[in-house]
Amino acid sequence: MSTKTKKRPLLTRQRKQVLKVITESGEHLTANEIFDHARIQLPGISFATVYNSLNFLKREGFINEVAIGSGPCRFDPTTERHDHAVCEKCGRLVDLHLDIPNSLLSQAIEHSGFNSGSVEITFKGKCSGCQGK
Amino acid sequence: MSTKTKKRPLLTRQRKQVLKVITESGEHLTANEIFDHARIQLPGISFATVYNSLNFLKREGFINEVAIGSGPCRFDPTTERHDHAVCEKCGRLVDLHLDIPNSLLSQAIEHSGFNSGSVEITFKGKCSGCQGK
DNA sequence: TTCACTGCAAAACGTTTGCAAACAG
DNA sequence: CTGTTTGCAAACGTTTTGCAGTGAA
Repeated sequence: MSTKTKKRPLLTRQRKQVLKVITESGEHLTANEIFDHARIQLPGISFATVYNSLNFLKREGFINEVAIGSGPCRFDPTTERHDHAVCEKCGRLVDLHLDIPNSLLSQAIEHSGFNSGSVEITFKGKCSGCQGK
Repeated sequence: MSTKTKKRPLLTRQRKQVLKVITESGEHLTANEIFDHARIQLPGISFATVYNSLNFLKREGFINEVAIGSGPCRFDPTTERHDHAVCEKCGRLVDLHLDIPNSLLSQAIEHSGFNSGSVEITFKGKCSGCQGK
Protein backbone atom coordinates (compact mmCIF):
# COMPACT_ATOMS: atom_id res chain seq x y z
CA MET A 1 0.00 0.00 0.00
CA SER A 2 2.88 2.37 -0.37
CA THR A 3 2.53 5.49 -2.45
CA LYS A 4 6.24 5.68 -3.01
CA THR A 5 7.66 5.97 -6.48
CA LYS A 6 8.10 2.59 -8.15
CA LYS A 7 11.53 1.35 -9.00
CA ARG A 8 11.71 2.27 -12.68
CA PRO A 9 12.57 -0.37 -15.26
CA LEU A 10 15.94 1.12 -16.32
CA LEU A 11 16.50 -0.47 -19.68
CA THR A 12 20.15 0.34 -20.17
CA ARG A 13 22.05 -0.02 -23.43
CA GLN A 14 23.33 -3.46 -22.40
CA ARG A 15 19.97 -4.73 -21.26
CA LYS A 16 18.34 -3.47 -24.44
CA GLN A 17 20.95 -5.27 -26.49
CA VAL A 18 20.49 -8.54 -24.61
CA LEU A 19 16.74 -8.27 -25.05
CA LYS A 20 17.17 -7.47 -28.73
CA VAL A 21 19.36 -10.52 -29.31
CA ILE A 22 16.80 -12.78 -27.67
CA THR A 23 13.85 -11.21 -29.43
CA GLU A 24 15.36 -11.19 -32.90
CA SER A 25 16.99 -14.60 -32.86
CA GLY A 26 13.80 -16.60 -33.27
CA GLU A 27 15.47 -19.40 -31.32
CA HIS A 28 15.95 -20.27 -27.69
CA LEU A 29 19.50 -19.17 -27.05
CA THR A 30 21.71 -20.03 -24.11
CA ALA A 31 23.40 -17.33 -22.06
CA ASN A 32 26.62 -18.11 -23.85
CA GLU A 33 25.09 -17.68 -27.27
CA ILE A 34 23.43 -14.46 -26.19
CA PHE A 35 26.80 -13.19 -25.03
CA ASP A 36 28.38 -14.02 -28.39
CA HIS A 37 25.63 -12.28 -30.34
CA ALA A 38 25.44 -9.26 -28.07
CA ARG A 39 29.18 -8.73 -28.40
CA ILE A 40 28.88 -8.10 -32.11
CA GLN A 41 27.09 -4.82 -31.58
CA LEU A 42 28.38 -4.08 -28.10
CA PRO A 43 31.97 -5.33 -28.09
CA GLY A 44 32.70 -4.23 -24.55
CA ILE A 45 29.88 -6.14 -22.90
CA SER A 46 30.89 -8.66 -20.29
CA PHE A 47 29.64 -12.07 -19.35
CA ALA A 48 28.54 -10.92 -15.94
CA THR A 49 26.49 -8.14 -17.46
CA VAL A 50 24.72 -10.58 -19.74
CA TYR A 51 23.76 -12.74 -16.77
CA ASN A 52 22.87 -9.68 -14.79
CA SER A 53 20.68 -8.45 -17.63
CA LEU A 54 19.06 -11.84 -18.08
CA ASN A 55 18.10 -11.93 -14.42
CA PHE A 56 16.79 -8.40 -14.65
CA LEU A 57 14.75 -9.10 -17.79
CA LYS A 58 13.40 -12.26 -16.25
CA ARG A 59 12.44 -10.48 -13.05
CA GLU A 60 10.71 -7.68 -14.94
CA GLY A 61 8.84 -10.11 -17.16
CA PHE A 62 10.49 -9.31 -20.48
CA ILE A 63 11.70 -12.86 -21.05
CA ASN A 64 11.25 -16.38 -19.79
CA GLU A 65 13.75 -19.02 -18.79
CA VAL A 66 13.47 -22.57 -20.08
CA ALA A 67 15.34 -25.40 -18.36
CA ILE A 68 15.90 -28.74 -20.06
CA GLY A 69 17.88 -31.52 -18.48
CA SER A 70 21.19 -30.70 -16.87
CA GLY A 71 22.33 -28.41 -19.67
CA PRO A 72 22.34 -24.63 -19.70
CA CYS A 73 19.14 -22.58 -19.47
CA ARG A 74 17.64 -21.13 -22.61
CA PHE A 75 15.82 -17.86 -22.90
CA ASP A 76 12.51 -17.27 -24.55
CA PRO A 77 11.20 -13.90 -25.76
CA THR A 78 7.65 -15.18 -25.73
CA THR A 79 6.22 -14.27 -22.38
CA GLU A 80 2.63 -15.11 -23.12
CA ARG A 81 1.53 -18.58 -22.09
CA HIS A 82 2.80 -21.24 -24.44
CA ASP A 83 4.29 -24.71 -24.57
CA HIS A 84 7.41 -26.49 -25.73
CA ALA A 85 8.36 -29.59 -27.64
CA VAL A 86 11.75 -31.08 -26.83
CA CYS A 87 13.46 -33.70 -28.94
CA GLU A 88 14.66 -36.54 -26.74
CA LYS A 89 17.52 -37.28 -29.09
CA CYS A 90 19.05 -33.98 -30.11
CA GLY A 91 17.53 -31.60 -27.58
CA ARG A 92 15.87 -29.43 -30.19
CA LEU A 93 13.39 -27.02 -28.62
CA VAL A 94 10.31 -25.78 -30.43
CA ASP A 95 7.51 -23.46 -29.35
CA LEU A 96 3.96 -24.73 -29.34
CA HIS A 97 0.72 -22.92 -28.76
CA LEU A 98 -1.72 -25.46 -27.43
CA ASP A 99 -5.27 -24.97 -26.28
CA ILE A 100 -5.40 -25.82 -22.61
CA PRO A 101 -8.84 -26.92 -21.49
CA ASN A 102 -10.00 -25.11 -18.37
CA SER A 103 -10.67 -28.45 -16.77
CA LEU A 104 -6.96 -29.18 -16.86
CA LEU A 105 -6.05 -25.95 -15.14
CA SER A 106 -8.59 -26.43 -12.38
CA GLN A 107 -7.48 -30.03 -12.00
CA ALA A 108 -3.90 -28.84 -11.55
CA ILE A 109 -4.92 -26.27 -8.96
CA GLU A 110 -6.99 -28.82 -7.11
CA HIS A 111 -4.45 -31.63 -7.12
CA SER A 112 -1.53 -29.44 -6.13
CA GLY A 113 -3.20 -27.32 -3.50
CA PHE A 114 -1.32 -24.38 -5.05
CA ASN A 115 -2.76 -20.99 -5.67
CA SER A 116 -3.87 -20.22 -9.20
CA GLY A 117 -0.96 -20.31 -11.57
CA SER A 118 -0.20 -21.23 -15.14
CA VAL A 119 0.16 -24.48 -16.96
CA GLU A 120 2.97 -25.23 -19.31
CA ILE A 121 3.16 -28.32 -21.43
CA THR A 122 6.37 -30.01 -22.40
CA PHE A 123 6.02 -32.45 -25.23
CA LYS A 124 8.84 -34.96 -25.43
CA GLY A 125 9.28 -36.83 -28.65
CA LYS A 126 11.54 -37.21 -31.63
CA CYS A 127 11.93 -34.34 -34.03
CA SER A 128 11.75 -34.84 -37.79
CA GLY A 129 15.51 -35.11 -38.08
CA CYS A 130 15.77 -37.83 -35.45
CA GLN A 131 12.81 -40.01 -36.37
CA GLY A 132 14.71 -42.84 -38.01
CA LYS A 133 17.06 -43.41 -35.14
CA MET B 1 15.27 -56.84 -34.78
CA SER B 2 18.43 -58.30 -33.44
CA THR B 3 18.47 -61.66 -31.72
CA LYS B 4 21.67 -60.85 -29.93
CA THR B 5 21.91 -61.07 -26.20
CA LYS B 6 20.73 -57.89 -24.57
CA LYS B 7 23.15 -55.85 -22.55
CA ARG B 8 22.20 -56.98 -19.06
CA PRO B 9 21.06 -54.36 -16.58
CA LEU B 10 23.84 -54.92 -14.06
CA LEU B 11 22.33 -53.47 -10.94
CA THR B 12 25.38 -53.28 -8.75
CA ARG B 13 25.35 -52.63 -5.03
CA GLN B 14 25.97 -48.91 -5.57
CA ARG B 15 23.33 -48.53 -8.25
CA LYS B 16 20.81 -50.42 -6.14
CA GLN B 17 21.53 -48.11 -3.23
CA VAL B 18 21.13 -44.97 -5.31
CA LEU B 19 17.87 -46.28 -6.69
CA LYS B 20 16.71 -47.22 -3.20
CA VAL B 21 17.43 -43.74 -1.86
CA ILE B 22 15.43 -42.16 -4.65
CA THR B 23 12.56 -44.60 -4.39
CA GLU B 24 12.21 -44.47 -0.64
CA SER B 25 12.68 -40.76 -0.12
CA GLY B 26 9.26 -39.76 -1.38
CA GLU B 27 10.78 -36.48 -2.50
CA HIS B 28 12.65 -35.25 -5.53
CA LEU B 29 16.23 -35.26 -4.34
CA THR B 30 19.22 -33.61 -5.94
CA ALA B 31 22.36 -35.57 -6.76
CA ASN B 32 24.01 -34.07 -3.71
CA GLU B 33 21.22 -35.16 -1.41
CA ILE B 34 21.23 -38.62 -2.94
CA PHE B 35 24.95 -38.83 -2.28
CA ASP B 36 24.47 -37.85 1.36
CA HIS B 37 21.73 -40.40 1.89
CA ALA B 38 23.47 -43.19 0.02
CA ARG B 39 26.60 -42.69 2.09
CA ILE B 40 24.78 -43.65 5.26
CA GLN B 41 24.42 -47.25 4.17
CA LEU B 42 27.34 -47.35 1.75
CA PRO B 43 30.01 -45.18 3.35
CA GLY B 44 32.61 -45.73 0.65
CA ILE B 45 30.47 -44.56 -2.23
CA SER B 46 31.87 -41.69 -4.23
CA PHE B 47 30.34 -38.69 -5.87
CA ALA B 48 31.31 -39.86 -9.32
CA THR B 49 29.64 -43.19 -8.76
CA VAL B 50 26.42 -41.50 -7.74
CA TYR B 51 26.41 -39.48 -10.94
CA ASN B 52 27.44 -42.50 -12.90
CA SER B 53 24.60 -44.50 -11.37
CA LEU B 54 22.11 -41.71 -11.95
CA ASN B 55 23.00 -41.62 -15.63
CA PHE B 56 22.76 -45.37 -15.83
CA LEU B 57 19.39 -45.51 -14.06
CA LYS B 58 18.11 -42.72 -16.26
CA ARG B 59 19.28 -44.44 -19.41
CA GLU B 60 17.74 -47.75 -18.38
CA GLY B 61 14.43 -46.12 -17.48
CA PHE B 62 14.50 -46.69 -13.73
CA ILE B 63 14.26 -43.00 -12.88
CA ASN B 64 13.50 -39.66 -14.44
CA GLU B 65 15.33 -36.36 -14.32
CA VAL B 66 13.49 -33.15 -13.54
CA ALA B 67 15.08 -29.80 -14.37
CA ILE B 68 13.83 -26.57 -12.85
CA GLY B 69 15.46 -23.25 -13.51
CA SER B 70 19.22 -22.99 -13.27
CA GLY B 71 19.48 -25.08 -10.10
CA PRO B 72 20.54 -28.70 -9.84
CA CYS B 73 18.53 -31.51 -11.39
CA ARG B 74 16.21 -33.57 -9.25
CA PHE B 75 15.45 -37.22 -9.64
CA ASP B 76 12.06 -38.82 -9.73
CA PRO B 77 11.35 -42.50 -9.05
CA THR B 78 8.02 -42.27 -10.84
CA THR B 79 8.63 -43.29 -14.41
CA GLU B 80 5.05 -43.58 -15.49
CA ARG B 81 3.62 -40.48 -17.14
CA HIS B 82 2.83 -37.76 -14.65
CA ASP B 83 3.07 -34.03 -14.07
CA HIS B 84 4.65 -31.54 -11.71
CA ALA B 85 3.69 -28.45 -9.79
CA VAL B 86 6.51 -26.02 -9.03
CA CYS B 87 6.23 -23.18 -6.56
CA GLU B 88 7.48 -19.97 -8.13
CA LYS B 89 8.58 -18.63 -4.78
CA CYS B 90 10.31 -21.44 -2.94
CA GLY B 91 10.89 -23.97 -5.70
CA ARG B 92 8.86 -26.70 -4.04
CA LEU B 93 8.18 -29.55 -6.41
CA VAL B 94 5.10 -31.74 -6.17
CA ASP B 95 3.90 -34.67 -8.25
CA LEU B 96 0.56 -34.46 -10.01
CA HIS B 97 -1.38 -37.06 -11.91
CA LEU B 98 -3.53 -35.20 -14.38
CA ASP B 99 -5.85 -36.59 -17.01
CA ILE B 100 -4.50 -35.56 -20.38
CA PRO B 101 -7.19 -35.38 -23.04
CA ASN B 102 -6.22 -37.22 -26.20
CA SER B 103 -6.97 -34.09 -28.16
CA LEU B 104 -4.09 -32.38 -26.41
CA LEU B 105 -1.63 -35.10 -27.29
CA SER B 106 -2.62 -35.14 -30.93
CA GLN B 107 -2.50 -31.37 -31.00
CA ALA B 108 1.04 -31.47 -29.66
CA ILE B 109 2.09 -34.03 -32.25
CA GLU B 110 0.50 -32.05 -35.02
CA HIS B 111 1.86 -28.64 -34.03
CA SER B 112 5.38 -29.85 -33.38
CA GLY B 113 5.81 -32.15 -36.33
CA PHE B 114 7.47 -34.54 -33.89
CA ASN B 115 6.91 -38.25 -33.76
CA SER B 116 4.55 -39.52 -31.12
CA GLY B 117 5.86 -38.82 -27.68
CA SER B 118 4.60 -37.99 -24.25
CA VAL B 119 3.14 -34.88 -22.70
CA GLU B 120 4.23 -33.55 -19.36
CA ILE B 121 2.57 -30.67 -17.61
CA THR B 122 4.34 -28.24 -15.38
CA PHE B 123 2.07 -26.19 -13.22
CA LYS B 124 3.64 -23.02 -11.90
CA GLY B 125 1.98 -21.33 -8.98
CA LYS B 126 2.40 -20.53 -5.35
CA CYS B 127 2.41 -23.35 -2.84
CA SER B 128 0.36 -23.17 0.35
CA GLY B 129 3.29 -21.90 2.36
CA CYS B 130 3.99 -19.04 -0.03
CA GLN B 131 0.44 -17.84 -0.73
CA GLY B 132 0.48 -14.73 1.41
CA LYS B 133 3.63 -13.29 -0.08
C1' DT C 1 41.60 -63.19 -17.81
C1' DT C 2 38.51 -59.97 -19.17
C1' DC C 3 35.68 -56.24 -19.07
C1' DA C 4 32.78 -53.21 -16.78
C1' DC C 5 32.33 -50.62 -12.52
C1' DT C 6 34.27 -47.98 -8.64
C1' DG C 7 36.74 -44.35 -6.25
C1' DC C 8 39.57 -40.46 -6.32
C1' DA C 9 41.00 -36.18 -8.04
C1' DA C 10 40.93 -32.86 -11.30
C1' DA C 11 38.69 -30.61 -14.92
C1' DA C 12 34.85 -28.63 -17.28
C1' DC C 13 30.83 -26.18 -17.34
C1' DG C 14 27.18 -22.74 -16.06
C1' DT C 15 26.20 -19.21 -13.01
C1' DT C 16 26.93 -15.90 -9.28
C1' DT C 17 29.49 -12.61 -6.56
C1' DG C 18 32.84 -8.89 -4.81
C1' DC C 19 34.75 -4.87 -5.92
C1' DA C 20 36.51 -0.71 -8.19
C1' DA C 21 35.48 2.30 -11.92
C1' DA C 22 31.91 4.43 -14.92
C1' DC C 23 27.60 6.37 -15.37
C1' DA C 24 22.83 8.49 -14.80
C1' DG C 25 19.82 11.33 -12.17
C1' DC D 1 26.65 13.73 -4.66
C1' DT D 2 24.18 9.32 -4.53
C1' DG D 3 22.73 5.18 -6.06
C1' DT D 4 22.78 1.91 -9.77
C1' DT D 5 25.07 -0.55 -13.38
C1' DT D 6 29.12 -2.17 -15.61
C1' DG D 7 33.36 -4.95 -16.42
C1' DC D 8 36.72 -7.88 -14.71
C1' DA D 9 38.21 -11.72 -12.24
C1' DA D 10 37.63 -14.93 -9.06
C1' DA D 11 34.53 -18.03 -6.59
C1' DC D 12 30.95 -21.23 -6.42
C1' DG D 13 27.97 -25.32 -7.18
C1' DT D 14 26.94 -28.93 -10.41
C1' DT D 15 28.30 -32.41 -13.53
C1' DT D 16 31.73 -34.91 -16.26
C1' DT D 17 36.10 -37.11 -17.20
C1' DG D 18 40.74 -39.69 -16.88
C1' DC D 19 42.85 -43.21 -14.83
C1' DA D 20 44.47 -46.73 -11.69
C1' DG D 21 42.55 -50.28 -8.84
C1' DT D 22 38.72 -53.54 -7.78
C1' DG D 23 35.52 -57.03 -8.48
C1' DA D 24 32.43 -60.10 -10.76
C1' DA D 25 31.75 -63.63 -14.58
